Amino acid sequence: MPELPEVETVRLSLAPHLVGHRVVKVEARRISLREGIEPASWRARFTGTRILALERRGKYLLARAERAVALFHLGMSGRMVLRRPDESREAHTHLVLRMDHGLEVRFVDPRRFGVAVVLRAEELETHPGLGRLGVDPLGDGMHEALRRAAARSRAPIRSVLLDQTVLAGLGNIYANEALARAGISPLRRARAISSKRVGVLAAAVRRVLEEALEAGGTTLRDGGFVNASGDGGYFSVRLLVYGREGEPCVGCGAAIRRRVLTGRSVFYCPRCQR
DNA sequence: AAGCCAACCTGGACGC
DNA sequence: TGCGTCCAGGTTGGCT
Repeated sequence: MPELPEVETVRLSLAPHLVGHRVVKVEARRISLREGIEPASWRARFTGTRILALERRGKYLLARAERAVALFHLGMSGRMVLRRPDESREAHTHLVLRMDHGLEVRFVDPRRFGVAVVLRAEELETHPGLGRLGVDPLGDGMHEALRRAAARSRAPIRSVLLDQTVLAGLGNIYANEALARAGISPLRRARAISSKRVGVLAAAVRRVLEEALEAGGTTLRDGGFVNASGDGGYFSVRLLVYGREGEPCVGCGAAIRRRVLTGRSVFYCPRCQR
């Protein structure tokens, strides 16, 4: 579900209800996510604490509190929603934080690929995954990071875009969309692409992420992604290739093609993308 | 040693 | 209605 624009959308919609507020009650179910929820440590470290900041690193969300830090990853199907306590809890609600303003922040994740752990601040940098993230594609240095990684890699360029140790936050939708906007085939070997075209790709990555963020993210027909208020984003209407197999390319009319590359779909226009 | 692949889960869409 | 198949926004660990 969630790539950088979706996670950032969640962060922005959640922040006003978290930052500066106190957690008055923690309800946590012991359940194995990618990293299991430990109810006892959640209660001990988070009950009564005040949230100081809500940050994003790649696709991770990080809630800094007075004595601990909560680390979240939404995996494929994770949501964080804000609800009144009397509103019914949807299936697969694994964690509920009751805030001092009376609303609940609920972490819901049917497929359980997500992460919801409490750490001490000094444990953050050694956290596997979080500690190895590459540069933020919306920040400085992303052109250079992508150029370096592409020049080194014999893999298809799509694999480089998905490598979180290079750019932190791209996923399959926006990797495909950036390649479409740059006119580059997802199958092309990274180091066979000229430095100039990699620069075009870097610009396309940034543009597509910014536009998606402005649209509040991408919600596919299954309605999987929602922000903290439960609303979907509307970037799906601007997708050029993702999920459009067989439909005409917006640029040239040729049928969009789908192939499976390292286990995941790539969508591209065989005429516009080389 | 980089890069492929299966595995981790549940649910929705689709065909019969 | 139901049942089987395929597919999914991510990451990891094991293999070659």
